[in-house]
Amino acid sequence: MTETSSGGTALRREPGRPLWEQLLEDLRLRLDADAFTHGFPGEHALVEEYGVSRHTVRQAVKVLRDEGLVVAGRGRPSRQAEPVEIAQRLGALYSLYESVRAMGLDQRSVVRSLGTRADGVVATRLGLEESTPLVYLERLRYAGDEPLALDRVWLPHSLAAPLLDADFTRGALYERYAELCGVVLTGGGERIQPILPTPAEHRLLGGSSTTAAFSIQRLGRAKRRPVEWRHTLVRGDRFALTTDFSRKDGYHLDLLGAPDRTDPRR
Amino acid sequence: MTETSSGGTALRREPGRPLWEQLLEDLRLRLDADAFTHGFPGEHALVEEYGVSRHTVRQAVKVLRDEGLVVAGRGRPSRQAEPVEIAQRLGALYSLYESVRAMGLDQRSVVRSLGTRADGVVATRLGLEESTPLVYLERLRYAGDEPLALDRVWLPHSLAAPLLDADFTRGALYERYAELCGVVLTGGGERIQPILPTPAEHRLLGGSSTTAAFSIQRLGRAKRRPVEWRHTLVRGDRFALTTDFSRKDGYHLDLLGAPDRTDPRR
DNA sequence: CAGTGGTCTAGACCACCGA
DNA sequence: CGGTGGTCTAGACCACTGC
Repeated sequence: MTETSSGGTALRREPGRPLWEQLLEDLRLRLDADAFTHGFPGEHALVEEYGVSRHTVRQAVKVLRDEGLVVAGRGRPSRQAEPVEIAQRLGALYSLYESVRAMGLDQRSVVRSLGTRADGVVATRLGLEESTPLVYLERLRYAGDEPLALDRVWLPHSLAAPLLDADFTRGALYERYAELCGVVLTGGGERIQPILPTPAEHRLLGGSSTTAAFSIQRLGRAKRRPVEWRHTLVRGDRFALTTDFSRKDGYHLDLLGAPDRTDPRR
Repeated sequence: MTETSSGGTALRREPGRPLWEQLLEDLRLRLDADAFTHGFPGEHALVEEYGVSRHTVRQAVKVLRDEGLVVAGRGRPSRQAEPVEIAQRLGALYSLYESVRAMGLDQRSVVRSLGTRADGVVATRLGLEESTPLVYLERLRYAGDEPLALDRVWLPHSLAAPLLDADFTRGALYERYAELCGVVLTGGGERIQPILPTPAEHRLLGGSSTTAAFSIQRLGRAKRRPVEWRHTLVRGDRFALTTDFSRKDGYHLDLLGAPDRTDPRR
């Protein structure tokens, strides 16, 4: 058993370490290696391939499905999910985009800067040499006629050079990053802090000089490799992170309807 | 089968509707009716009581555990979770408390105000008449020797009067609210915005006059009824909301180790 | 020690989907 | 139709907890 062709590593039955965990780990490795471009194996196939019971297979695959890496449904064979959706659908930036869209407002950007530069600090955050050239994109995002956010993105020049001629007045950096450069986000993280924008930033964003802002710093990864550093400033007087304890979907960055600072929903 | 004493409704085997879903529904009814105050039944007990397989039982119970309504662990019998924990375990305030605890710092508060007052705006948010008397508690929370947060709470006087003599220098408003008043939070919501504290608030919290803060507004409910309005200011230079896209547990309010403003984790 | 939940097996039938 | 995932059974052994 456990001896098959396709590429699954043999599972050693150690006590203390669940079998399904080893199976999960192995599947992750194969996903990272793009071994399933022609379709993710079915559950019965995995049962045979690894020589474990179906229950064990389902326990491992469930984790991947919960993470959105694999999609499956009754009747249809399992497929590997498009990685784009994963990273794009997460984080405060996406919920910002979504909440504005939900209000029916037009979203566009004014490109304030697009070019190549070196930045030692950002390069280090991306795990690159300090002198590594980076593509820098600075946009002021609007919803309707109002400025919403100041968005600054640094990308490795070696990957993102084709973006230097692209048009960014209408959203979706990630789409172009994928189309033109073949870079697809699969992970990363965010950090949000409250800050007081500089006078220059205040002039761009609008609002009074004592209006604070969300500072959202985001590191994007493609296959564990950092491919994006982003620093976005969002007006604090028109947006809020909200959550309802009875649901479990965490915080959303929502556009505030009326100019009040009152009630958590429901 | 399926005929037992304790109170479980018989499960009808309809096709199309999963058995575990019916079981879950029945368990929820019994939870709502406080039928498990002397301990939640073990899995094997449920197998016998409902006449289904253990797998089916686990599938139903898993949902309750994910929701935090039931706690279980290897070796120990299952217990119904204290409802307090549910609401307390959620939201930025709890993750603030947890992250400070994780750093091994002592958490205490200085009570700046505790008394009865009327506040039309807050009363309205609590769904009360404007003139309704409220218990007002204002505390400055410390971690170690550093001020962390300024915490202001309004509670309906009709419920919270016994708290007027309580000692709040050491955390856990909710514990006392439950002990002394029989009020246990079961739901609610939060809203987080970045703000610039007033000079008076700055003096309390410390930090420079241009340091922004998280403004956390929280409405707490017990059985749908609003029982708490809270407004907390958290220093923005020492805390951040962070998340990792590869996990799904949403944002956490974390104490920043070093005074840097750099990388989203991993 | 006995009882708990965690893991795992080897089956089975079904609802659903695409060809 | 055949193959998929969804559900369910009736067992089993183990690790851990508390007495």
